[in-house]
This record gives sequence, structure tokens and C-alpha cells, in this order.
Amino acid sequence: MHLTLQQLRIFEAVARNLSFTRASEELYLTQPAISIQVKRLEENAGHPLFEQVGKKLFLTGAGEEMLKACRDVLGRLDDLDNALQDQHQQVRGPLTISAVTTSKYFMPHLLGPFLREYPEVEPRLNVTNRAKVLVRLKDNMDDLVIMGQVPEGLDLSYHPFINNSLVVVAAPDHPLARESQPIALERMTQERFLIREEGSGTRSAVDRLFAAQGLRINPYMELGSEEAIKQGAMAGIGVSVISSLSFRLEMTAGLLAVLNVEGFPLIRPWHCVYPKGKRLSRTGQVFQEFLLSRGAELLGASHFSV
Amino acid sequence: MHLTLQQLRIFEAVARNLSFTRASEELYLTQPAISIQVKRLEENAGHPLFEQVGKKLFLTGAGEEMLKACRDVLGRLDDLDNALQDQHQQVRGPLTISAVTTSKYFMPHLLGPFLREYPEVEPRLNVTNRAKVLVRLKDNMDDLVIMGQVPEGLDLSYHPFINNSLVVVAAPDHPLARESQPIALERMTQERFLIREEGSGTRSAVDRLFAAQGLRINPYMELGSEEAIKQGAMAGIGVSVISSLSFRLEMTAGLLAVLNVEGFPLIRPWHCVYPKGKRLSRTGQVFQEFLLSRGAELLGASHFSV
DNA sequence: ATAGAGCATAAACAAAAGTTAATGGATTTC
DNA sequence: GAAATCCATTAACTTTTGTTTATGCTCTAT
Repeated sequence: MHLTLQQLRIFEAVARNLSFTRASEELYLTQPAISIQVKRLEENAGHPLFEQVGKKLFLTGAGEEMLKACRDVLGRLDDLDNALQDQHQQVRGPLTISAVTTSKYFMPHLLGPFLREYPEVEPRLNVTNRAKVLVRLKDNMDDLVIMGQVPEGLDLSYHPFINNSLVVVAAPDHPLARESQPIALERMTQERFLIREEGSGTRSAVDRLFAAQGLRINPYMELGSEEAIKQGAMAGIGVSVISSLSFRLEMTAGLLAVLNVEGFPLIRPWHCVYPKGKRLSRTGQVFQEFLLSRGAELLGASHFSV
Repeated sequence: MHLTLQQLRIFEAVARNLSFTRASEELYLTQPAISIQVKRLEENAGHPLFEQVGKKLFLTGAGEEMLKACRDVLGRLDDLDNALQDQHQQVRGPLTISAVTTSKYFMPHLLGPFLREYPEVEPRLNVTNRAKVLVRLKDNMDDLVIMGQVPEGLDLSYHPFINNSLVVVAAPDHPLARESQPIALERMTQERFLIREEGSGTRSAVDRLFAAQGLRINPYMELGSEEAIKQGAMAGIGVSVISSLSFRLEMTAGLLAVLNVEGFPLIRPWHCVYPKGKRLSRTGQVFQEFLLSRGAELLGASHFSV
């Protein structure tokens, strides 16, 4: 036999009232029910917990120890109940997100308003390349993952929330920058392309677009970051395909030009993703709903819409 | 349905191992037993506690909360077990004693050696008059009570442990102080007696001794303390009956003489007493055994023996 | 001295807890 | 592709927990 939580509740009521009968009234049980439960608890403890002198009830030393433990345990379980209730109702606590590099241009514009609305959320945004994001996804290291292309072969739950427009950019003085007629894809194969590493979502999408017409781009230089690619395009080293989310400042400053190429802008949705086996926390669920319902609106431009 | 301690133990093992199967091996249960108990705990909590991604198990946020609470509760119950084990084996913690006034001359000589032997005991010795000691006894306010005459009409457990010798004392120049033949009780009725208040154990014993021969003492002055009585006897105001435990210094200094009176020394035992309904703590039991087995020896003189 | 109140015990019974055997689905490893 | 492994579910069963009714003992109050 072991002690049970019901025994602890009963013992605590008796100890607080110093009366079996009062405790039975409080707990809506009969007095023999109280008596037998206290007896069982005493057997389990190996000590008497009460002493009776005349008609008065007292706690023994062991009873004092038991009462302290009781209050600690029952109080801790109350706290647990409250914490679990919070998890149904409150939007608070940690929210861990991994996002593919390009999303660093827009994720803060989504996360900021969300955190203002839910100030008790503790965000952790990890922006890294796609390969690392995939590892974290497989290892269930995040609440949500923000990525364009969702990998196949994994059991995932994914929802598109905004559209990503990929465009071809070049230096403003590039010859094709003034071309008003759409530039054939075939023409573009003659251009030097500045590109990201193998495995990049953007790279895959562009390769597929050209492959559909039996073409392939001319990779001139592989660069490790979006910034390096922009700098190279601005310097006239070559052209590139990048997300329209990521170079607004450079456009406004007249440092980059968008080329009018057939098939562009290449619209790819951004997804929020998590493993199907995952039980998303309430905070994670609310953030996902927030992305789906208000992401496009917050980012403002119509080409962000799903 | 509520959660049970067994469910907490099972959940903690799964959470620590991150495996139902490992937990079942550790707890010598079947894997379906583990699975169903975790399921019941999740139902009770109203939240999933684990999420499974591929073959890997993870704790959810609610699971993390539950694990913290589990460790707290199970740890607290372990501490309780240890504290209760201590109460069987260790002699430590509070020991509250009330004692009638006269015992102040010998109780420290008993308590001192006991506390040296059991240094973790926390003693509380309350020395007061008999009436107050009786109130504390009835109200179960002490572990043990030290008194001479045990009251009737209460359901008490009492054990004699030393003898108290009551003798008649007078100033050294009192005429009867040089009398070598035993002094008849009748002769003493002509002496002025300095006495304690009504209800004093010593008073009762002396009254009974004289009443047995159809005599009664001549109360001259009622004094409120043992010290006052000794001072009065030394000053030649009258004679008194006091405990031989209480005037050693005055004897040695030649300030008081013991009269050789018929029927004296009047031997009365000292008892340690507690209500029969009381469950004496281990520390209280050990102290009582100490008094019974070594009290007389520690006080040295043969007339202390039971 | 008697009635009332409070706790202890026994017997009987219902409900809950706990477990196993059998089995199936999904994932990982070979 | 097959075997091994891990978790989920169902049905059946045992054990434990929990409670009530009936009753008795003891103590206190009147």
C-alpha cells in the first residue's frame, strides 16, 4: 500500500480542523471514511499522526511533518493546474522559430506587431540557411519553421501565408535594364548569374523555370549571402534572381534595376511548417493564425498576398 | 478522474528516458501499461505531454510543466519518507518538559548528561508551580511532565524514576537541632511551620502523615517559594518540611539543620507523566528510559534510588 | 446518571486503478 | 522489401482504493 492524494487531502482537512467529524462535513464524506483513510495513511507512514487526549485531537511530531509535506504537495499540484490552465488561455512564454535567410527582410515586420499584441511571448528567431533549417525541422527543435519550398519525404504540416516574388536584378546601367519588351529566357542564358549555394530554394526554383524550356542559367559566381549577391549585381559583375522583399532600399536609391524577364516575377509562397507529430503550443498556434490571417496585410504590398 | 502518484512516477520515468519502452523496463511494467497511464495523465491534464516526431519523443510545453511539478512532488515525498525514518531512529528535535518547582534542583543534573549524549535534541524545560503544571498536563502541552504526586481522575501514564526525601529543617541553633533521640510527631505540633500554598505536593504529604496519628501541624506562615521558606527557617522564624534535594548548599554552609523527627525522611517518588492518549515521540521515549534507568545513579546518593 | 458527541472497527459493496496479452500502425534499420 | 522496434489500442482481468451502514467505546456536558 502507498499513500494516495485523496489520503493527503483528507489528512490535511483533519489536521486543519483538528476534528474527524468537521473534516467529514467539509469533504462531504462520512466520519468512518475519514477515520479509515487516516488510519491507512498512518500505516503507510509507520507513525501515528494524531493523538487524542480526552476529546481533543493533537498532531504528533510525525503528523506535523506529514502536514508540511501535504501542504507542499497539494499546493504544488494546484500551481500545476494553474499553469496548465494558462496554457489553454494565455498566449505567453517561449516561441522558437527558425527561418530561411531571405525571410529576415520580412519576419521582423510580422513578429513585431505580434509581440506588441502579445507582450508576454518570449520569441527566439533563428535565421539561417536552408540546410540548417532543415536539420532543425527534422530534429523538432522549433515551434515553427518559416521557409519557401517545403521538402518532400517528411511528414510535415505546412501552410502558405505570404507570397514571395522573385525577380531578376542588374546594375541600373546594364544594357537590359532599359529594355521595355519582355526579355526571352533564352536571352538570359547568355548573362552571367550570381547565385546562392546548392540547396537554396531560390536556386531550385530558377533552375526549374529554365529547365521547363530546356535551358539552364550560366552560373558565374556562387556567393554565400544575399548581401554579397546584391553588392555584386550593383557592381555590374552579373545578374541575379533575388526576392523582391530584400532590396527595397537599393531600388529606392537607384542602385539596382529589375529586369523585365519572361516568366518573372516568379511567385513562390512562404510557408510556416512543423512536423505532423508535433503538438503545437497555444502560443505557436496563435502565431500561425496571425501569420495566415494578417501576414499579407502587414507587409502591405499586393504582391505579398496569397 | 484525477492524477495519481503512480502516474507521476511513470510519467517522470518516460520523460527522463524519452522512451516508453525504456521506462517500462526500468519500472518492470509492460509498455502498454506505460502508454495507458501516460494517456490518462494527459486526459487529466487536458494537454498532450509528449510529441512524437518519427521515432523520437519530445516533451511539449505542458509536459515540461508537468515534469517540473512531478520532480517537486516526488522529491518532497522522498524528503517526507526520510523525515519519518529519522523519527524512528534519530533522537533529535524538540523535547518539551514541564516540571514542578522543586525539581529545578535536580532536573538540570539529569537533562545535562542527556543532552550531552543526544546533542540534537532541542529541550524546553518549563519549571512552575503544581497548579500550572496540571493545566499543561490536561491540555497535552508537553511531551513529559515531572511531578511528585500524580493526580487522580485523569487518564495518565506515569513512571517513578527517583525518590524525593522530605525532611524537617530548622536553624542550627534551634533547641531541637541538638536532639539525638527521634522527636515525636506530637512534639512537632507545638512548632511553628513555614509552608507552601494549598495544593503543594509536599504540603499534602505532610498533612497526611500527621493526620494518620490524629495530629495536624501548626501553620504559622504561608510562603510562595522554596527560597523564601529556606530563608525563613535559617532566620529562626519556624521549621519547615522541604525536599532534601533543595538545600545542599545551606547544609554544607552550616546554615540549616535537619531535625531527627519520627516518620522522616518522608520518601515520595518523582514521576514522569503524560496523558495515556499521547503518542510519545521517540525523543520523549528515549528521555523517559534515560530517567528510569539512570536518574538515580546520576544524582548519586542512595536516598535518590527508587 | 444519562444523553450527546466524537472516533474506531467490521462488513459489504462499488468504483477506480493498474496490469497483461494480443494486435496493429508507423518508422527505422539492414 | 523485410525485419525489428516503438507506441497506441482493445479487451479482459486483478488489485486497490474508497465509501457507506451498522455499531460500539469513550469522554464530556448537563
